[in-house]
Amino acid sequence: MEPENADSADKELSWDINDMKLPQNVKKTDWFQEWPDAYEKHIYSSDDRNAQRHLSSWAMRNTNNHNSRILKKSCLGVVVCGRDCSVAEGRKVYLRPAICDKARQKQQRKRCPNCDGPLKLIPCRGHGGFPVTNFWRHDGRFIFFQSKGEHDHPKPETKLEAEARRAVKKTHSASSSVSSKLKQSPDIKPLPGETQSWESLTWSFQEAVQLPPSYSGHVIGYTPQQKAWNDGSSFPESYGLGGTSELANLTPTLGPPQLYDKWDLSHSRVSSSGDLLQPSISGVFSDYSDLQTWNKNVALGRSPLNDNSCPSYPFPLASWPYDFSSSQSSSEPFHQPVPVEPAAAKSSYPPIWPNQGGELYEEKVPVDFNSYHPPTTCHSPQEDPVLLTHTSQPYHQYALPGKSNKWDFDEEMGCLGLDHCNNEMLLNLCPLR
DNA sequence: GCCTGCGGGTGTT
DNA sequence: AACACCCGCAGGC
Repeated sequence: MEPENADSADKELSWDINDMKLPQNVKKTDWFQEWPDAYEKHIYSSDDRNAQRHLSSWAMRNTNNHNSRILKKSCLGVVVCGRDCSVAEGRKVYLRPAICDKARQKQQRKRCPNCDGPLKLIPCRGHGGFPVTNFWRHDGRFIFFQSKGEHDHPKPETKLEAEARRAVKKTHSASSSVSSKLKQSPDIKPLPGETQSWESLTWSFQEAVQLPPSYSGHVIGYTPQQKAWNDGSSFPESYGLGGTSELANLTPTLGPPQLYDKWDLSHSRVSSSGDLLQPSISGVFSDYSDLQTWNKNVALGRSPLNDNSCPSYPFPLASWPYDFSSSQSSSEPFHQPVPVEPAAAKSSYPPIWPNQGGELYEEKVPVDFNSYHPPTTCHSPQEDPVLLTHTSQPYHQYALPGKSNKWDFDEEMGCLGLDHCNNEMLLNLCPLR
């Protein structure tokens, strides 16, 4: 799989998911995109298991479009702590909204694993005030994907992370039960925290992770169209590539491993119709692909030249040992321009919040982020125009949709890069034995 | 229990 | 007509 040249890429992008006939002369298919954002189109091989399953790391739920040929999904957003609590280093809680309506309602009744505060669903409003939608269509030997809208919220846990968290929680509950029965035995000593809740274990781990020396939060001022709410927890990394774990056995596989050897070369084109470029952006980036390229890199929190570096991570509750047999790849263009600080577009965008009626999103004004003051350790893109591109260290940054925006992010510090380097530490801390 | 896909149905624009 | 969204159902894990 090689990068497309521009001409063939353009040709293959000249389709819409609603077209009667979709191109069948596709020469190159895309690597599966874990975090499709913006107005992307991708053509996957019908053999791509992730595509077959219509997977996304965004929490997408099925939406009935009364068209059996085109599967439509809409984004559920992200579940955050209603108190906007932080753990060490300002990491935030970004849980994956349950897809099932009932499960989601149940989820919202639960408490923040960090501060026991209420959880709050931040709905996605990235598509004209409505959730971002993804469309899937199987046609011939290909699976066509099209996304509409740009996510205006942080990335939630991935599906596997959420599943792993449940599995761990379940396992821990069981082990706690067992350990309580066996606690008289001198041979079986619980690890520190083993008698605590699973959440506290997780947080203990999170807090135990040392930030890399170069860690710093970055405030990136630009519009939601340009936003990168958080890092890219791209599969091979966030799923524990390089780590080993018993926990991996608890997680389902997302796909075959055959693509992993290609991951760090990630040559998939990031395609876009480009026709929805906002005027406020156009003066900043020479074209949409530049913008998107930059977006992607920023979102991924890494340099395209060191894709195999540690990613940043949006406070995963379970950002560890995954079965990385998945073929997920956060494929990015290989040649990236050094991003230009798009601060000019920063304030031109209206506030996304308050919420306009998101499900179970009760507070009209979610969290007062206006009081946020960047930590002194955080330098702005103006200070560091290279942003994340010249470091292999995981860290995290956020966009500032606008000064008036309620998501005036303190989340910009909201992610600690948890990577496979830390997985073993987690494993050592994890009571699962 | 939850995810996923399907499809009937309703309300809005 | 297009779209968002609610709901229930069924299959699968």
